[in-house]
Amino acid sequence: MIDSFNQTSHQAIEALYFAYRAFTEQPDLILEKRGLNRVHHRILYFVGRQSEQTINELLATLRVSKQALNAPLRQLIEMQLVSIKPSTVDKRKRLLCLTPKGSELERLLTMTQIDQLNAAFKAAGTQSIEGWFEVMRHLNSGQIDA
Amino acid sequence: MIDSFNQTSHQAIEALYFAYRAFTEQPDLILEKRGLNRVHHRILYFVGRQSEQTINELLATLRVSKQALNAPLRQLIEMQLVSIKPSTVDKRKRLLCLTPKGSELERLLTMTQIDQLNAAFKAAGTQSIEGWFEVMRHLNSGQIDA
DNA sequence: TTTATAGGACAAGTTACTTGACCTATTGAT
DNA sequence: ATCAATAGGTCAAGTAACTTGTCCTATAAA
Repeated sequence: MIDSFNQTSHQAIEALYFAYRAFTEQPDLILEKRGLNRVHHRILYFVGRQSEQTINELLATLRVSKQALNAPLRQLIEMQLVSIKPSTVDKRKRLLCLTPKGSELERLLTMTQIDQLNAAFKAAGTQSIEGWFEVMRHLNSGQIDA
Repeated sequence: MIDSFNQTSHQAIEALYFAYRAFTEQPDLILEKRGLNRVHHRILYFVGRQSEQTINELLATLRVSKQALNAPLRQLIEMQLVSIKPSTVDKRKRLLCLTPKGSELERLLTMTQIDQLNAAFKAAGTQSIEGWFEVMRHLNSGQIDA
């Protein structure tokens, strides 16, 4: 039967859809209170992971247009959550860092996600975690990502 | 170290983010050619999973406002991809179904995702698949979903 | 008969995006 | 020294997708 063949895939599709939605729900609530949105979290997150990142690197990671990044990034800089300074080796490039306040907000946002993950990981057990990462790794290996 | 503690979580966060993005990329390309978007796929998908669904059931699953659903759903009905007919038991309720054309498009869209999943599942192996589902199940058990 | 439910539709405003163009610094190549 | 390429910033106009609020019809249930 085609349907029984696809049922596992449909479960997986729905699992991903609902998980992703649940995953962004909490941070989005926090962001909303400050007039920020998902893009702001992404900026904070990736700048947090790699400090002294250039604008172009961030654009490539997020795969958005320069204009789409401009407004939210400027907001974060004005709110003193992200700092920007010219590179000393190439003064055209501007390096992004989180300020202490930005780092604090990033942790607040991301920690809700880490908590969710850790709860699921703990409940599922070591072996399941390994399997989860193995599948995710293959799911992502088809692309060229940052 | 806090960072080494969080590293696994960060890997998981990024895995989910990139996987979800890769997951919607292909269908979105197909949708774009027909002037449709992600919401149209979601409608087609969930109506496909449960035929004779009411508008309110679909709203609850997608968690969007009535007004946000109205336009894309109407489009799909006008394009004869979704059929709508009053319930015989309660004539206020209108039941949604995929037309043959709608079913065909839904398969085309969803199949790209199933292919991606199957490739990852096959490469990862049975044990990893079970682990993946176990983690996803726990990740989703914190919520009340359709 | 009244109230609640299911759904449809319209208006006005907002947000987040798009493409396109144009601008300044700075760097690298000739 | 000059000129093209790169990194980045910004403005404009248009669009897509949403929001809240309101009002409407039909049907069902109390």
